[in-house]
Amino acid sequence: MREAGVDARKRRILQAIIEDYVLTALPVGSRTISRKYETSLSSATIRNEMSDLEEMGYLAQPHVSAGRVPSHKAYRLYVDGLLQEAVQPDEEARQYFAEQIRPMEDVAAAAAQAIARLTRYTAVVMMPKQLELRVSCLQLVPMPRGAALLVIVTDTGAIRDTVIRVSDRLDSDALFSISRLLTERLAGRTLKEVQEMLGAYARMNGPDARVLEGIASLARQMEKQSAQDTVIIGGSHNILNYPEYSDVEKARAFLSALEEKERLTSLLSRHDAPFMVHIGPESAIPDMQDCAIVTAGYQVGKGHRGAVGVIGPARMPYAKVLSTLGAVSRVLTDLLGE
Amino acid sequence: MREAGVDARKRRILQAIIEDYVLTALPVGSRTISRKYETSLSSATIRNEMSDLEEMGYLAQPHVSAGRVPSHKAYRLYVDGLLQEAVQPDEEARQYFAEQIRPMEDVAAAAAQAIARLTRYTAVVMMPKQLELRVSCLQLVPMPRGAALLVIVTDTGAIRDTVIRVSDRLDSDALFSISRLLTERLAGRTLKEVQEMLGAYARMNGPDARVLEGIASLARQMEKQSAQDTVIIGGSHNILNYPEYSDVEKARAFLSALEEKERLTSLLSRHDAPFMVHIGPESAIPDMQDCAIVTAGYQVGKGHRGAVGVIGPARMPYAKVLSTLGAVSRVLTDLLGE
DNA sequence: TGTTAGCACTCTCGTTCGTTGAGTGCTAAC
DNA sequence: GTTAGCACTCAACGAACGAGAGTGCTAACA
Repeated sequence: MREAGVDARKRRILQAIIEDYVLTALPVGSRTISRKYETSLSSATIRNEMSDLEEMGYLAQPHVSAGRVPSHKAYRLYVDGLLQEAVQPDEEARQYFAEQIRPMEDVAAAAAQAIARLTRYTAVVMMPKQLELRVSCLQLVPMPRGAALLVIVTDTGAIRDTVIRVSDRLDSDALFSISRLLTERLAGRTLKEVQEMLGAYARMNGPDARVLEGIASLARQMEKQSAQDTVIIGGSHNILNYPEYSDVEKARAFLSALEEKERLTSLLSRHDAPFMVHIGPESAIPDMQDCAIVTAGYQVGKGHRGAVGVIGPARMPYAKVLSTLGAVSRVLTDLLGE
Repeated sequence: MREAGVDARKRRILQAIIEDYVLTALPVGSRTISRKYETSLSSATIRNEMSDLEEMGYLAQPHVSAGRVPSHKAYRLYVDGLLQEAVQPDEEARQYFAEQIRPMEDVAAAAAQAIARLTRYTAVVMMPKQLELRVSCLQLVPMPRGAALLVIVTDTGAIRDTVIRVSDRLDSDALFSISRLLTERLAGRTLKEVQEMLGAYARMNGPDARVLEGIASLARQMEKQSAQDTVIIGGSHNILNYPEYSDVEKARAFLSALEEKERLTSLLSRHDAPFMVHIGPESAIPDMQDCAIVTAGYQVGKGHRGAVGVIGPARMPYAKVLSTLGAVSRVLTDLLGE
């Protein structure tokens, strides 16, 4: 029993099977391959090869008189081949973003929408955590009826705001003075330090306790949000477009799994290559055992890596998806990288 | 042929059928009613009554040997009965909101989430348009690298911001002076007026044209957004919980219909009663012919009415849903009404 | 006159049982 | 090593059929 590896011809046949299956979602028979892809070989020859490929674990048969379906292992081989080549970024995708300055959250949400539209899959965008976020500016904007909008801007350009109550004796000049004072004292400090310092001030400073409390609370919230990778999801119900999920129960399980973002976050946080592809059980997410998760990394700030990706059935046009993601990740790196 | 109206007994039977059907989603037979609801009557009697009710258009039979299913007309009668009584706001729902001051958009989004969770239906929240929005304050907050955050606050407390580029010679004091100047000139003006005035300034004022342009653009965007009713949707895929949508095609059609918000907006904009219920074709939304849309109005500011609601199969526990919506609308009126 | 028991009738649903057709594996010839 | 031929397997489809749920109708009863 010689049992050689996957020679060039087997590889071609396997690729043909995958490509046909990606299009049709139907088991592929030997005749189909012999007529549409390898016209110089007879169906019997293809059958022999397919039999070998099945033994090696690249193909599976739903039942004995059906054609073959690629296994996760087959997709893995196929995708590894694709990743060797340079991924060509998709030009259409590049042009999807208006060239406007927007805060990071908006950009990420826009990217998720764009990816979902372009690929017709569920899109995920991971924004990396930013530890040691430092306050760059802090300002109170007057609002009607004894309220004020508190805005905190960090050195990375992240913005967060909240409405707080203030004494209605404070006019806009007074609010500005407070803002200036606070910015002087707090600029350059990390969010953690800000919280500590405010604790100290609060004891001395009676009347404006509400303001200080508001800042502390916003700083706390901001730190909490930025201290962990966050995931944005777009086009979640694109999954219904695929026959793999024509069973409502499966679709529901998938959508529920999407809502528990921790699993996705931890998967995307380990993103250390330009592209990553998790096929089937590799993602270790139950209810997504028949899915592939394809992601591309992007750069935000110095050394922080985010990721954009799609989730869909393992039967996926990987080349197309990789090129779309490549384009989007490049745009994101341009917009957020500086 | 006497053919009287719906007497009290028919009404009771109809109600029993509806309530049983709401629970089980299965056609209801005469024996079920006679045993579970009207134990003093035999199934034969019930049968006669059901036959009458069918003739009057309140019941339908999927096929001759199945039980009866309530028609839209039946739900209508039932709901009209409910609306006569005072709707008791659901206490659980009241406690769902943290008592935090938040901008209107956040409150609306939170309400949508809450409603979706509480009812397990798709939730909609309509925020009414606000014409003649007047600027109350306008402020530039310094950001790193020659950018600034422009914040516009209106008299109603709406907040919108955008990042703009500014000359990096402008420090925080300079930005504040500009802010004060702009606020002095623009406070009290409508968004439309602001746009016009800025057009005039822009011609005189060379270097800071970018700032003025940024304001004009934000004002334009803000006006556009606030000049139309906007709808927020929550829990869109709750629909998959219901056997009526166990067919993926139907579910997809429903979800697509949800994305076209114009129809929903125009439906919710005509909200002139505390509660409204659109059953089946009454909503005039194709792909929601078998749905009911239940809404409760809430008050925002002086005279502006918003609405919160749910969308789900016509087979719906209307009393429960109305009471939940009643509670949420009351909370919203408290938070936004002032 | 309203209510009820009895009964024949109808129609869905689930099961069984061939039939069909796609696709395979194996063998023998090229 | 390749290919034609052929027997074989099994899902999918449809027809036939019995079971069961629920009805409408009739006739008896209060």
